[in-house]
Amino acid sequence: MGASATARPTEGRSTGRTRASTAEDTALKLWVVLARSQLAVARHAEADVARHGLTLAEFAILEVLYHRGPLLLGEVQRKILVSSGGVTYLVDRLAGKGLVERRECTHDRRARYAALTPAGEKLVARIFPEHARSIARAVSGLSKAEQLQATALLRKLGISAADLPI
Amino acid sequence: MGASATARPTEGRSTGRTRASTAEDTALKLWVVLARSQLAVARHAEADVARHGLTLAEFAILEVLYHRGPLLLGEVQRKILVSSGGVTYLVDRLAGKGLVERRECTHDRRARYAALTPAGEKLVARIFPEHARSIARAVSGLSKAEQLQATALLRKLGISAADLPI
DNA sequence: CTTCAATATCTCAGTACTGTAACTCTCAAC
DNA sequence: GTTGAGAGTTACAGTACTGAGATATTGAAG
Repeated sequence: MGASATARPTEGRSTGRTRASTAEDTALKLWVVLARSQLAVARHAEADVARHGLTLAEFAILEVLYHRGPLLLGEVQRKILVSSGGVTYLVDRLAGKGLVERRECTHDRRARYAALTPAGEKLVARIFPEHARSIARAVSGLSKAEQLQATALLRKLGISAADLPI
Repeated sequence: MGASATARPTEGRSTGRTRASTAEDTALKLWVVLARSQLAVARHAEADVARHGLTLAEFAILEVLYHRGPLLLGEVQRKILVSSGGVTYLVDRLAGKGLVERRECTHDRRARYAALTPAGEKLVARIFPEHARSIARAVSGLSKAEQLQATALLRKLGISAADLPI
């Protein structure tokens, strides 16, 4: 989480009343508001799925299986961005709730599918629309045009940051 | 985490080749890219502070104390957005490393300050510039103008989402 | 066939927190 | 002075993961 507004290095010419901010200043401010806004929206999303006894990661698995159909566990992992151990843990929990089941992969016996059970399918069909409305409310401080603009910028940012080696 | 692109409800007139997306579609896409881009940048920030044996939350405390001076624990909590228990835990850890110390508040004996020790001050002075460069690199996929634009949008989003009751 | 690097999943100890409840202290009202 | 609501901090149990290593399987090369 976030650096707050930073101390200004006193370098540079004081050419005018305001000083141009450095590349680092600009970047840090972006990072702070990115983290804060993500957290603020996440709290709404979490509260919504928590009403059904789910975490955001669990819901993300249900949702991706609902919209894409059965997926290999490794594919699920890449879609929802958790660790390999995390997928095992989450699918175990969802299986324990009767919402997801593992299926064998006939072509590769190392691999296994995760798939929604009928109960899981029914649950997602019921709660997904509510969840979508809840998210829409959480981001309603931005107009639709602003949301589209923010989406374009964040998509570009996310792709480039993910591509940079750590 | 993130909903993927959603199944389209087949309602509405098919007036043209492309259909206008619903408010929920737009919101969900924003939420997905917000979560993903935050995670992607956070991985860089985490890796940077991990080189010094710190978590992001620990670093955030060091940084805020460095730039604002001693702060009441409750103020720290509000700045870095963790739970009250989290502040106690984090300050305990930083105190164990000799970077932060608690000080009594003479005016209110319920409250206590957190303040950097000389060692903590020295550490932040050393690693903060590196950290800033590391963040600048992580967000360098966006031009400076785009970063400023994204910052303005996310600030607005964060404030409105935080103000909405959960 | 054998070997072996690569891939897919699982196991499990460890971590960084959160949330609830308890404790201490303050301050305003009576 | 006493009472009580409430603020500030802490203790502790619980949670949702991560990361490293173990296990199983594949497929390509020799």
